[in-house]
Amino acid sequence: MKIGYPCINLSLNCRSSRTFRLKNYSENRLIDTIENNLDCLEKILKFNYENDILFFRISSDLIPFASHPIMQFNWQKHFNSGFKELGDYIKKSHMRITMHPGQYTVINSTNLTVIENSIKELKYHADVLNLLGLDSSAKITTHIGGVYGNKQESLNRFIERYKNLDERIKNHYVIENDDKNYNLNQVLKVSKLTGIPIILDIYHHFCNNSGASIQEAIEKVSKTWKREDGLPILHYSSEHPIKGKCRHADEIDIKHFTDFIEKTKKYDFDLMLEIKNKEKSTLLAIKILTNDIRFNRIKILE
DNA sequence: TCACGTCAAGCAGAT
DNA sequence: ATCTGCTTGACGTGA
Repeated sequence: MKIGYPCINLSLNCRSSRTFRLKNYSENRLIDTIENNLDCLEKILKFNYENDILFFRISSDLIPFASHPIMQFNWQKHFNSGFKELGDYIKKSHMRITMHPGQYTVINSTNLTVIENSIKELKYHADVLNLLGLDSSAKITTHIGGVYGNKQESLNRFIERYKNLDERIKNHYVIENDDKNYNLNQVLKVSKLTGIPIILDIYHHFCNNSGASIQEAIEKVSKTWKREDGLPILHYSSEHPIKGKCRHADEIDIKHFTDFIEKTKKYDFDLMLEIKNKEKSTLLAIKILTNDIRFNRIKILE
């Protein structure tokens, strides 16, 4: 099991997603920002490795406006060697990488422009993973998308659009159950018809439950991962103690987490902690796992 | 130096 | 109709 966190490291005073506004666009600023972002990404990866964190989600803002019409600059070529160095470090350290395009990536949209933009965005994410030289265990995850008043038709639209994506996107593509629209059963149905592996979001499953227990859910999603996809990935959070109603917690709830680990000790998977304080909770989770003999099945380091 | 308005984009649900 | 949340605050302007 590898444990990780998304996008931002709060212990380092750098961001791999520096703000970049459209009206301030210039090629110089773009190059400057990407240099900053890649530099920070390197710092984060080194921090992670030194702290036994071998799972990380790279920010979609790494290359600003990558899928926007304003982007004419060949960043892939310009930063090719930088990406290769980072990729070599990732592979040498046996780290696992994922990416998660934002809420604007909706391939089952009824609007042609939205679909085109979504495909461009997926291509950009695949570019990043390919420039890093990562194999198909590095994943790009989205949700199914909108409902548009007819869930079955919207599911069918997702499936048709998926089939037409480039292989280089499909190699990395996975989908995830969400907290409102598409629950576990519905993503499993899509997986059956397309072969897409499923990321089980434990917390979304709690909010938008299709009836399965955690164990049943893990067994079902695990079958959707083939050897070349790597270990199944789960996303984990607990409920915010005050805000409640499907809001992610600010910090790890130790009791909830140890209960979860206890309940799932039969299974092996990689775990992404979607908790607001990022690496701080991740470090604590790793400490809990390594210090507690009940959990000695876990091998943090390969 | 600091307060404050604003930032590419979609969708659903609450107010 | 407008606001909020999503994975998430930081930049630019003007006082």
